[in-house]
Amino acid sequence: MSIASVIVDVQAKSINQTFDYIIPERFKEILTMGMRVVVPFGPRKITGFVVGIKDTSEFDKLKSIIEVLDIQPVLTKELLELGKWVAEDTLTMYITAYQAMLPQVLKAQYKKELVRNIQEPLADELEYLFAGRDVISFEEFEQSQVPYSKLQKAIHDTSISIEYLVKSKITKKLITIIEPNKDSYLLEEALLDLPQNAKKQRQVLSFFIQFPEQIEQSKLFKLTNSNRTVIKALLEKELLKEYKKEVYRNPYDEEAFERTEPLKLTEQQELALQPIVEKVNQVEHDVILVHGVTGSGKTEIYLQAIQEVIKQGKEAIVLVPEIALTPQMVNRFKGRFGNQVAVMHSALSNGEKFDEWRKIQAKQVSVVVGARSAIFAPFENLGIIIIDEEHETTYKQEDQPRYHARDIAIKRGQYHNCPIVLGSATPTLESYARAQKGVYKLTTLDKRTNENAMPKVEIVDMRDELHSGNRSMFSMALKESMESAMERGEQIVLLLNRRGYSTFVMCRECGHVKQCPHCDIALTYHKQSNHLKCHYCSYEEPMPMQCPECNSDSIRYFGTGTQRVEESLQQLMPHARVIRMDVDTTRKKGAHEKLLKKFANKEAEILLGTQMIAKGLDFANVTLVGVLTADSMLHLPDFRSSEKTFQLLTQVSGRAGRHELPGKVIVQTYTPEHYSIQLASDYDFNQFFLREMQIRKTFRYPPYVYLALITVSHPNHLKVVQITQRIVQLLLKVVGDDTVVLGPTPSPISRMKDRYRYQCMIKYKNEPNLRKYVKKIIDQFAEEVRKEDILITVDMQPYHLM
DNA sequence: AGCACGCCGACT
DNA sequence: GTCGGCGTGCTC
Repeated sequence: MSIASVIVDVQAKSINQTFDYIIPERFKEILTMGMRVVVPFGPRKITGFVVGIKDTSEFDKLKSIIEVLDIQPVLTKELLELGKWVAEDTLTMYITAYQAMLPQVLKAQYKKELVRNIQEPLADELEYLFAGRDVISFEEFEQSQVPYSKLQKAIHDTSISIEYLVKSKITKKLITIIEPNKDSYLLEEALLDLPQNAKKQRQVLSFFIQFPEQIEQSKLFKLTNSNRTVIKALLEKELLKEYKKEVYRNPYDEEAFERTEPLKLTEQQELALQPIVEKVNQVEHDVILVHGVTGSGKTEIYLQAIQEVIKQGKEAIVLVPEIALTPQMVNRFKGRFGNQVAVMHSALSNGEKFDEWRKIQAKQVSVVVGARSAIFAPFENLGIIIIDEEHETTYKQEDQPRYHARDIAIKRGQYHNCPIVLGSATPTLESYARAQKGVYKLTTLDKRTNENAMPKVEIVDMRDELHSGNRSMFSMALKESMESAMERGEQIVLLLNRRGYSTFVMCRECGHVKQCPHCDIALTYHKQSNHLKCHYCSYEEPMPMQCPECNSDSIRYFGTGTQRVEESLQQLMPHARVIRMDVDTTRKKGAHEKLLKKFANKEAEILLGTQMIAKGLDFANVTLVGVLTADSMLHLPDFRSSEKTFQLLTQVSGRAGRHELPGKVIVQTYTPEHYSIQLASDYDFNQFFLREMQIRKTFRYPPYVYLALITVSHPNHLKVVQITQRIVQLLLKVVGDDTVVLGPTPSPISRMKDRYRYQCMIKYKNEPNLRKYVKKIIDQFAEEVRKEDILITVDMQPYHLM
């Protein structure tokens, strides 16, 4: 076993294969699959992952591995296999898939340096550039005016050589530990010798006489009210000594976690937990969909299922949508499982992410709670994977590799023979349909744990408001409800559904929204041409001057921002204190939590925000939820827009009346008759499911078909259309009869960064070789792609059709 | 992708 | 001759 197969760190299609290297004698013992190595690649040095070890190679001019970067493999056997599958399934390169599974800091950085080999004088310019140094960075040369040929010559006659370096990004956090350097009695003697004016030094010394143990420098500062200069003086006198110790960064260091005990489950919870525990005990893979209304206590079920898993010495992954990863959520897990829990999400620094990852790798934790990428946690003995808020679109990665965490979870569940739990109050149609077909197991929780009914939802028709002369964005009903809630000292959550503003066209008079006659999708307004277009089938019509339904001329396109709402809210209710939460006010690290804490402390009556306030918030004092524009998402050029609207309304309604006080929800809309608004107000998921499934069936959308999306972009409009057209034609030649290939169609964002974007959508039911076909066709364009700056991306399971 | 090499035209 | 600009082909 002397040859290693390596996937090298080069993102190019032609390099997407293994390269063989000789394993030098000194590495033979230590090198295993899944480790990172440094290898020579052409003239340079790069890193790569060892994916196989073997005796022979087809290739006869092998080079040797230069260095082994890991003591322990960073990718387990399972993850190596999984990465291969991800790459092939999503049509991305192996290296991209592997890198996506690991924390950023394990990705190497590369550097080029120029090294002077002789002491004899170089050419004048080079001599000047080196300025007496033996090594300079390559950038320095590039920034200088020295011609490349001068360097070439020097390299040729070996007076200068290029050194290729692989630099690790890993920085381990070090803390300083201080300890006494002498026995206590000697310190006491020294104390007497210290000058009287060295007050602080005496204080520190007395501290160590009393507690002759090592201590963290930062703690010492606090306890003795000293600082570095004081310690330095004592170090110089050799009374104390210091050393650096490597520690894990702990982002949750300061917070105390109150330990919690398992709660008594309701009958429904018990029934939901039972099949999960059964699968855990039987070591059997299955997918269990827990459909539970908001407040039905899903998290407690997760916690108790995990407890069972831990009892068996196994591990658990819990995925939570990014925005729900609030301290509130983390506390629930840490509170139950203490330091058994690692947390992974994007707000952590790269160093913190790495440390959390190391805890998992070192088997110091058995639970990881995290966002999408936590699905790749390097556990080797998984007992359960839980995906909370299963319907959330953030589980789909939108850049390469374009994977869906749910698919990865199922793949890992099959490998480990463990159950996958999908939890949601509003499951995706895909999952719910599978549950109905018996592919997934379904459990339903239709009661809240506190036995409270779901808050009553009142739909307000904003067209009526307009008629009665109210042009503001707050209906009379909402205004009154807000006032009375404030009088009672209760709090209010206001949701502004800002997604997709300004693109759809609606009549303010009758609420009519222009739809595509072929696609059941709202038409998108194009300002440049003053036309309405469908992004799915290329249908187009001029922007109407009058509403085709009611002939009124109040037809226009829509859009409002949070800031403007806040202003008019202040005008309407001058004494209300408002906290605004949107991308702008939560950009800074920790701002999100700070604002929520302020609201929890009742420093404001109203919390105004976008989508991010719809999830997981639990404030006892909130009794009113207002949705300002329920329809703004409804008319996005997206076949999932009704589903998303239903989900959002249901989620946000669940924020009211979670505790003793009864809740109320007011939904403002221009389309009160729309089924997703009607059914959300009745909390009728089943009816919604049936209605929406019917529509998906008629228009051939998931879950009745699968989708694949190929997007082509290039600065030249014509070029993009032509290439896309050719792709469509090539596809049509190979796919089956009941597969639909649509396009070329402009992408919903039809021009980005001066590049035109067109797409081809494939709708298919049974096309086992589709990936092969697509790959083959895309590869045919490889040369054009290289020469002409064309970009072709493929999403085998698109969520956003951008 | 990133690099070397080689060919070519333009300029001192 | 010297310099810089591409086009091509290779990387175990």
